[in-house]
Amino acid sequence: MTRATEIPRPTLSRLPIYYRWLMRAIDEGESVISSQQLGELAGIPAAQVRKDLSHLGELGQAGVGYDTHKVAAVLCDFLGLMHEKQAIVVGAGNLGRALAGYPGFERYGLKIVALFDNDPSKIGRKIAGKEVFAVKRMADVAGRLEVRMGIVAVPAEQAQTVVDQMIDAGITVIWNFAPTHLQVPSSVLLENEDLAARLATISYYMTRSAAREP
Amino acid sequence: MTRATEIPRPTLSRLPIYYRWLMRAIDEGESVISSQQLGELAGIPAAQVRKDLSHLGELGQAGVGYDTHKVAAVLCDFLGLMHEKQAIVVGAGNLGRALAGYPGFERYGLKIVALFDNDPSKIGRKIAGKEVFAVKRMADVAGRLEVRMGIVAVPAEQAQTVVDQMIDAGITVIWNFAPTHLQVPSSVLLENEDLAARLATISYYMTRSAAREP
DNA sequence: TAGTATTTGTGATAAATAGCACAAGATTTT
DNA sequence: AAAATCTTGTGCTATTTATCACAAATACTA
Repeated sequence: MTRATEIPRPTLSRLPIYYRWLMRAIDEGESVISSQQLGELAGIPAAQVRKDLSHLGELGQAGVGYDTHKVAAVLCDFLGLMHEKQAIVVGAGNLGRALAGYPGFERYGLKIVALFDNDPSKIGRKIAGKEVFAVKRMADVAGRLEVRMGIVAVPAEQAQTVVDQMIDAGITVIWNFAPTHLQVPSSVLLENEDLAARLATISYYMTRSAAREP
Repeated sequence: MTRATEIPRPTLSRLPIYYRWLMRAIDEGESVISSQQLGELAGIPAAQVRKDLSHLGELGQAGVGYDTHKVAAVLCDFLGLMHEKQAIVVGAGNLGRALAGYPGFERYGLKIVALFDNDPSKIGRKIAGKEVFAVKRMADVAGRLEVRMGIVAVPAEQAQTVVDQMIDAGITVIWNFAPTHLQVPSSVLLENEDLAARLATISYYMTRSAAREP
């Protein structure tokens, strides 16, 4: 009995990349792919690819490679991509709009069902086909639609308030784009996407490489 | 002589977070902060805070804490945040617009000077105060403005082409939001921001936690 | 002043992650 | 059918990162 021990975080973050390249390989009619090939496409060493995939079971065949359809199906199942996941976006500014219209999400089973904002000029309008509601209606709307996921796209100052409201509305998974640290109960999954912080690290490298070149 | 060995990646990614909270502490008139306090704000263990900051020198004072202004200044310098960094955004869709108007960037010294797109209906318009040019004018415009950084906000299929053009235009730092693996010469710094992949890992946790709850 | 409470910086240890290298399975070639 | 070539899965090792725990420095208290 292979006790399915917790999968390493870095492995988990690479799985979607494998999945994407497998889908492309399938589109091109490939039925088999080696860890070497997949690794080259994804920019990841072959040994790493094999070790990552080995967490999902013995998917490959020595001397042959991996069956693209089989591995894609396992990944799809493992990552839960076929389940439709409803989400709301709070904050209908530029970022909120971009997220609401991001085409990559639907392919991964994420459906943004509504946006929320406090700006009266935005309420009632539609963005990417989704209606914008007043923030105070969050519990009502999100509760009725049984939304589990909330995307925070408001300024840092308002983020904690919004998150508290999300939790009241029954949301258990929060994807935070506001550049701040949020307090949530341990039962809530919080993932932070901090673009400004990311930029700052890039700035570090830019400064260094500028120093190297004349 | 303390040979400044390469700073660990994870440490580097936490520094901007410290910086942000230090700025807030300064705004509130705090002149000293302990690793304990800073850690609580940032959601990072105090020992980690101390070890991270120790890479920048002996900034604190035992029994006292860290001088907020001093550490903020060191971080600002170390991360190169005071240098103005010019950047272009290629792709004037929702994401490109969101990035062009993202308020967090200017505070970190990033100035988006122009956008590029192939859609004639977008060319010549202004987005967040910045003009949209035809993609073929990239080398011309970016070269003249001495832009070093390019932000890729086009669909995956077009990303490699765009990146090649960026490199021709003299760009050496590329921040890629397209969900694909890009080929660049080793002299170019490439940072990937893969929202769809991020979503897929969140999907994994959503599926798992759904199974736990009735 | 002596004692207590804080707090840093870091050596040492632990944990997590990556990379190597090879036995064993599969296919192709001669 | 034997040899050569691929390719996987994984035990082992190396590297990276996080955590612990404590000496040394400072501040506060009585």
